[in-house]
Amino acid sequence: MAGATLKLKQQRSRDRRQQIISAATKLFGRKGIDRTSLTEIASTANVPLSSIYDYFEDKQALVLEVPEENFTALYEKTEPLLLKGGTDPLEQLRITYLSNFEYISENPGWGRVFFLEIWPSIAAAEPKIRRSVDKYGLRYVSLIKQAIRVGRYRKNLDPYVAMSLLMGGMCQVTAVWLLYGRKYDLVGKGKSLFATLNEGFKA
Amino acid sequence: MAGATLKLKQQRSRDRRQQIISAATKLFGRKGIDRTSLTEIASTANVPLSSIYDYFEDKQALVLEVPEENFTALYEKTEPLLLKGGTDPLEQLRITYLSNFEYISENPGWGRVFFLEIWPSIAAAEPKIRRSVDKYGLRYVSLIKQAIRVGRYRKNLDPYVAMSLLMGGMCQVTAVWLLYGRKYDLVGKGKSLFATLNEGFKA
Amino acid sequence: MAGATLKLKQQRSRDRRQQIISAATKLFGRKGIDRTSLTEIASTANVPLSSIYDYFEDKQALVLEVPEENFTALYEKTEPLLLKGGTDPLEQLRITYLSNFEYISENPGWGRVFFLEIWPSIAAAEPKIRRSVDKYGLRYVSLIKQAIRVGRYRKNLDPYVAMSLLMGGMCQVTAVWLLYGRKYDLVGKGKSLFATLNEGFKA
Amino acid sequence: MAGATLKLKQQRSRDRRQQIISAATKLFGRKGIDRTSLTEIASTANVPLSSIYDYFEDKQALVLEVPEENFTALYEKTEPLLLKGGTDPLEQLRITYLSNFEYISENPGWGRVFFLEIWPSIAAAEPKIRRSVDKYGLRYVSLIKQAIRVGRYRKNLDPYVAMSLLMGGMCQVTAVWLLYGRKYDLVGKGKSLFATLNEGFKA
DNA sequence: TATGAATGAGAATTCATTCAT
DNA sequence: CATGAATGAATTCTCATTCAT
Repeated sequence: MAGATLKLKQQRSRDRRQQIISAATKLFGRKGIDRTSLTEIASTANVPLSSIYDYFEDKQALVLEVPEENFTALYEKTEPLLLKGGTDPLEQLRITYLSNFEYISENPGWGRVFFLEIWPSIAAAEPKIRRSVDKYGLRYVSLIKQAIRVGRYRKNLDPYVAMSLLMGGMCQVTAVWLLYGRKYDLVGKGKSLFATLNEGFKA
Repeated sequence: MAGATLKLKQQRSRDRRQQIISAATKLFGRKGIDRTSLTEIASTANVPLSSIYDYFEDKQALVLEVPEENFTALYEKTEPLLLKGGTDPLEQLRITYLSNFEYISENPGWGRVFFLEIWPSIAAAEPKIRRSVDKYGLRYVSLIKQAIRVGRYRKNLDPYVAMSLLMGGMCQVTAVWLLYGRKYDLVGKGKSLFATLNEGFKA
Repeated sequence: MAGATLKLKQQRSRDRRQQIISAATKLFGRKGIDRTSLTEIASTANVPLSSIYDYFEDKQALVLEVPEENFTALYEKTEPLLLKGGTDPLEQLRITYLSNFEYISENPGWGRVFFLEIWPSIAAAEPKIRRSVDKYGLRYVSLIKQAIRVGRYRKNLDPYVAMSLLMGGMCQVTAVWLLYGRKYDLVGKGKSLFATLNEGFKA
Repeated sequence: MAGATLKLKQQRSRDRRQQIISAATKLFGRKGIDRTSLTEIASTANVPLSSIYDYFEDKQALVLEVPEENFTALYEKTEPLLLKGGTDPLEQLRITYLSNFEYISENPGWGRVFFLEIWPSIAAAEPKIRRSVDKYGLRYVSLIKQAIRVGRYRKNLDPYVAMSLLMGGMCQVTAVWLLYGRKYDLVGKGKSLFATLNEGFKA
């Protein structure tokens, strides 16, 4: 009995927390972190302003929570695709890359937050965010190294340069896509990018 | 007499304007646009706060002036190099790209403002900025098209995708360079990027 | 059975109440009443925040409880000493005065609350506190009157002025002692004060 | 011309500053420092809230300014009396002491701030305040020492204890006077205190 | 009686912008 | 043109208190 009530309460808590993060993601993406006030987030999330402080220490803590949440979701989206995709490192790289474009397509708010706010901003200097980002980048580096080792990519390819091109291309194309009002197929652009880079990387 | 006084005044005016833009560039780069107050800019520029309004409509107008100024300086840096560099489109592309890295190396403040503040921010949607950026991007597109036409780059290369990779790579590498404290040679990284991409673009 | 349970509960109640008052005394002394939140008191007392409201009407009520508690303890400390001390009014005055200094020495938290927080604050105007303080002051007045009556203190001594000097001196010396980090022997200072005043009061 | 305007402006500035300090003194005395909000001070001083920040760094700075201001006024009141009062240290002590009671009589707000808020509070630990207070206390100590040297006060009198009794008595009596609604003559009480102590201190 | 969660009413502080001179 | 002074509107954060269970 008590257990059921507790669960219910916990559920409600999680929901509110989620609502706040969603609202923050949306608004940060739309107007930038510094231009988004907690008042706005609260009213978008349909939660009293002061309740935000029940879930997050302060604004900064909320900001840091946003990428964490979304990275988790992105991983959850990518993982099953990778399992089905076989062991070819090029294929794995392709899947990882394109599933990222797909995630952004489906969550343009997050794309904006990440590529226009978090990643290039001072916030990225924050250890918590840096860890997520680095971990994310390392996936690419590791797949590229594999591809080099098995002779699919040329020996003299610098894996960090290669990763920078993948990430930078994605960032650039996403930013333009967002700025121009998402009028075209982002995943298609992603495929083009991958094809071009893949070509340049090959042995 | 009056004419001389007028000129003197105009000179002083230009100087102050310049001082304000410099101060803004420096501070925006250091702490972000939103976290920099006009009061701070004024005191850094050694100009009374309210005088800023003699030169700029409002804060936003000043923000938009910063990239304009620096793009002009970048062009002035690149132009003479291009004239000396012959007519080979690949060479011209290379010169343009690397001179950009050099400019950032020498003006990290500006790099920070542009790549971490202006470009990723909503400001990039501002027509004034968009025009500068687009104009800049078109230089690349046009050189890439030339290279395709003369058979140096492969026929099926999408010039916009190619440009996105050049710009995106630069953005990415610069951002990391700035975030990690500018510990290594940025121009060298630029050379690596260019070499890798150039390889992938070739016929 | 039920009776035993009830008693147990009542015991627990009293304990919690006590814990809350202790925590409040400590924190009020350390940071001041207004700067101490009920949340802090609750967590220091290891009691849920809202349980405080089971024992006290509101924060003000809790504040008023603190001196009450400590006055009781002070009386309990002084009483037996007085019984042993004989009937000489000067001796009784001396014992009462010094046992107060001793109590403060041993409970600097309470000293701080009372002499730096409650007494000087508007709270002293609160009837509840006033009553304790006045009752306390009256002890002195009555002993001083006795001393005058039996010819130990001079006839023209105003007992209220005398009491003010005793209390004021204690307040002053205690405040300085607390502010300067309790670096010296407070009871010793109390003895000096008493000696000086006693001298001045004598017939 | 410009000079006249400047003076006018400076005058206005000083007036506003003064208004703010007056309002603060009054309110701090009436409700305590922590319970007085800047909003209230602003509206009492008839000044927009944000203008307070044109004159004081923050609330704390304003708090610290209050005793400074009033000590200056107290000195200005006492000084001429001392000059007229001759060189007898006992007489000087008497004048200093009583002029303080007079100042409080005339500025009960300040009395409250000082004796119920600043002096016994944590604020007194603030170096800025401590300096004023110590400087003030040292006047007494120095006069007492003189009196001992010239044989008016007994050799074995501890000047610090004596000073504590003077200050403590004043604090006590003032506090009670304030708490009981200033119904009687404070300066008269001061005279009683002084007479009693003086008697006790004599050789 | 006990309590986790929620919240309304402020609090201090900042800052772009205006205006009188 | 220049500028010191002024200010309204917002922002983040705190906290005593309530309430459903």
